[in-house]
Amino acid sequence: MFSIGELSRRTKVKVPTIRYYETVGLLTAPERTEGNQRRYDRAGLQRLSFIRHARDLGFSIEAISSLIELQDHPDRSCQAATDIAAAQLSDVRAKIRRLRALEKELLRITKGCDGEGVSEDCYVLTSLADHELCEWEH
Amino acid sequence: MFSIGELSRRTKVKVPTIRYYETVGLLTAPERTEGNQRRYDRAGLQRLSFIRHARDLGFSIEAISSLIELQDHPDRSCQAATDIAAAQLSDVRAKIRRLRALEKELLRITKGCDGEGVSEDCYVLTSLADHELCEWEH
DNA sequence: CCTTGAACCTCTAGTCGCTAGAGACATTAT
DNA sequence: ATAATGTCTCTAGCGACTAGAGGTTCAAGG
Ligand SMILES: [Zn+2]
Ligand SMILES: [Zn+2]
Ligand SMILES: [Zn+2]
Ligand SMILES: [Zn+2]
Repeated sequence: MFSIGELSRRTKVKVPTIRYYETVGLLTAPERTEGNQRRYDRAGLQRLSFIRHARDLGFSIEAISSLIELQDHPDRSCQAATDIAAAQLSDVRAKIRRLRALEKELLRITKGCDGEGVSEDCYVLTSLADHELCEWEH
Repeated sequence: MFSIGELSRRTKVKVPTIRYYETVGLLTAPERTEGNQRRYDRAGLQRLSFIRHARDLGFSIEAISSLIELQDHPDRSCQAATDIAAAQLSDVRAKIRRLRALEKELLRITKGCDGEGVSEDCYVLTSLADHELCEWEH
């Protein structure tokens, strides 16, 4: 049986975050001591590790809820799980595409001024003021 | 003189967002009609376009505040502006690096299961439960 | 056994950048 | 003059936490 602090140390999830996961229903409420403190077992540890891992991979709380629900029913089809993962992948890819476009524009912008001049002539500021200078729509 | 709705149409910034920018000090409060409605001039339009453009490029409100401050003082050194842009660029790059790592793991995970099986044997769920299967730290 | 100090409890509010809604007032077009 | 649309302020909500206040419990040392 682990206290919340020990669980936190083992999973690297902060204590308030663990409590937060409980309030939003990601973690089921664990046993309590006489003095009302949470005590977790190995299952709780595993579940939190799962959550942590999924969060690290960018899954939303809602997605993780569904995944856990599925995990609790080993006989169900896993279609939903693969769907969620595929959606997450395409989400990540969309973000990458957007960020790469931003990177390009920002590179052009930062290259345009060495910071030695005066605000009035600054290419950074002019570029921001005038989207026409941009090579891409964003 | 534009009403807030017309400004919104021209800049593609939603009306409540314009008001929000005013409350947080990004936009200076414009003139009002007798009936207390906002009326913007060309300068207001330009300023909002600048903000919109910078937001599209991912700059934070705080960063944009500094940029605008600089823009209002054409004689100052633009060092701060280039610093902010450079910071934004490296921020974007860091995000891209992270997302690419995620993309790799997610690709591996999604490839591991076609969704035809049962939750118990699902590679998606097992991978999430066990970070050891991952190729990279995240 | 008792005291100390760390860890724990709940609750509220703040973060960021908006977005949505309620209920009232202003403007514009017919 | 009336109706439709636009605008006003204010409050609350989103996601996923994070921070702090003020109080209680636990575990270890004396
Ligand atoms: Zn410059
Ligand atoms: Zn642009
Ligand atoms: Zn599967
Ligand atoms: Zn992993």
